[in-house]
Amino acid sequence: MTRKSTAERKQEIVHAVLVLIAKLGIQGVTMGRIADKVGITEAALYRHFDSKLGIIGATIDVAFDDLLEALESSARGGTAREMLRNALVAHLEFIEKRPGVARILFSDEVHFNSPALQEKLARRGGYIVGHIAGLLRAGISTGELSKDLDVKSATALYRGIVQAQVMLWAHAEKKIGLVENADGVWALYEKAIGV
Amino acid sequence: MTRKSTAERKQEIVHAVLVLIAKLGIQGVTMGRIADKVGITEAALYRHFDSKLGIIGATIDVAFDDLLEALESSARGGTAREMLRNALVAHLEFIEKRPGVARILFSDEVHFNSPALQEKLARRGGYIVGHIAGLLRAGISTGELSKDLDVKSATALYRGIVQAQVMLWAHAEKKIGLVENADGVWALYEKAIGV
DNA sequence: GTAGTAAGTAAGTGATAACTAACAAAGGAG
DNA sequence: CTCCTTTGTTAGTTATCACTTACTTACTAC
Repeated sequence: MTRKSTAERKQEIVHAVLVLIAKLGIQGVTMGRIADKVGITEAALYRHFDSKLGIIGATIDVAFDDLLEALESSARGGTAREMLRNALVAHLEFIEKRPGVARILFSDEVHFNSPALQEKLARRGGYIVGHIAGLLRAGISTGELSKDLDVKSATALYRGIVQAQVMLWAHAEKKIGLVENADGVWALYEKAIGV
Repeated sequence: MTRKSTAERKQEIVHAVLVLIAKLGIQGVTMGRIADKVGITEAALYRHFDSKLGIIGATIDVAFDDLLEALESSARGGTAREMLRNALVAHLEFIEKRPGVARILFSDEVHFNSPALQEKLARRGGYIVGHIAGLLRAGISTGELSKDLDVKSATALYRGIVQAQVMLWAHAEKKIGLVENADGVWALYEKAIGV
C-alpha cells in the first residue's frame, strides 16, 4: 500500500473525473468509478472531499482556471480581430483536448442538485465571457471595431459559436476536428462585428 | 376507477414528462413522478410504453413535431430576412413556452444510454436545421443574401444563437423574457449573412 | 524508536431507481 | 348477460448509488 498526500490525490481525483465525464457523461460519474480510476476505494475519496458535489466543484474550478489561462495566453499581441480569433481557436482546442468540461455546463446534476455549484458555474463562466467582452471593447476603443457594436450581443454570439461547434462535434462522433470547422463560422462572426 | 384509452394516456404521459423536465431536469424525470403527475401508478405506465426510454423517445417525437410545425407556420410570406427573423422568434417563443424541450438536447441520459434515441435526436434536429438552411438558400437564390454565403456555417451560427440565448436565459433564472433579448443578436446575425 | 496523525480498507446502510408478477375490474362485442 | 381484452392496482425484486463505521497501516515529527 503506497500512500499519497491529499494535495496529490485531489489532483488525481479531479483528473479522473474529467476523463470519466468525457467518456460517460456527468451521470456516468459515480464515486465507485472515480475510486477505481484513481486506484483507491470509495471510502478513501471521503478523506479528501466531503461529498460528491465537492469533487464536482473542485473539478469545475480546475477546468475553468485552465480554460481561462488558455484564453488569456492566446490573446497576446496582434489586432483585436486576431486576438479574438486566437481566443476562439484556443477555446475550441481546449474543449477538443478536454471534452469533459463542456458537458458540465449543461448538466442537470449541477443545475438542479446544487445552487452553490450553479452559482460557481455562472461566476466562472462570467470570467470567460468577460474576457471576450474585454477584447471586443479594446477593439472598439482603437477604432478597429464599430463604436455602435453591441458588446453584450456580440459576446452572446461568441458563446453561441462555441456552443454550436461543440454540439456539431459531439453529434458527429468526433470524427472531424473541432477547430478546422471554425473557419467558416469565424468569417461570419468577423463580418458581424466588423465596421 | 375511470380508465382511458392508450392513445389518450400516451398524450398525458408525454405532456407530464415535458412539465417534469422543465421543472426538475431530465434526471428528475422518474417513473414514479410521471405516474404521480398523470394520476396512475408506476406499473400502469408499462401498459402504454415498454420502458422509460420509450417514453423519452415519444416525448422527443412530439416535441420536435410541434417545434417544426411552429417554425414552418412562422415562415409564411415576406422576405427571406423576415422569414428567418420570424423563425428565430418562433423558435425562442417555443422554448420559452415549453422549456423542457431544450434540456433533452443536452441530456446525458439520451446521449450515453441510448444510441437509438441519440440517432433519433440527431435526425429530428436535422429537420429543424434543414428548414433554416432552406430559408437561407431561398434568400440566396432571390439575391437577397450573398451568393458567397456559407450556408453550413450560417446554419451553425443560427443554432448557436438559439443555444446561447437559452443558456443565458436559464442562468438568469428566467427573470427576463427569452425573446426580447434576441433583438441585439439578430441584428448581428443579419449583418453576418447580409450582402 | 515511538507516538500521533493522515491515508487507507472492508463491510455495510438506507434511499431510490426501473421494472415485474399476480391479481382485479372496467367496458365493449356478441 | 357474458366473455375477453385492456387498463389498472398492490406488492414486490433487483440493482445502484452516496455515504458511514470501525478498524488498520503508512509516514513523520520528535
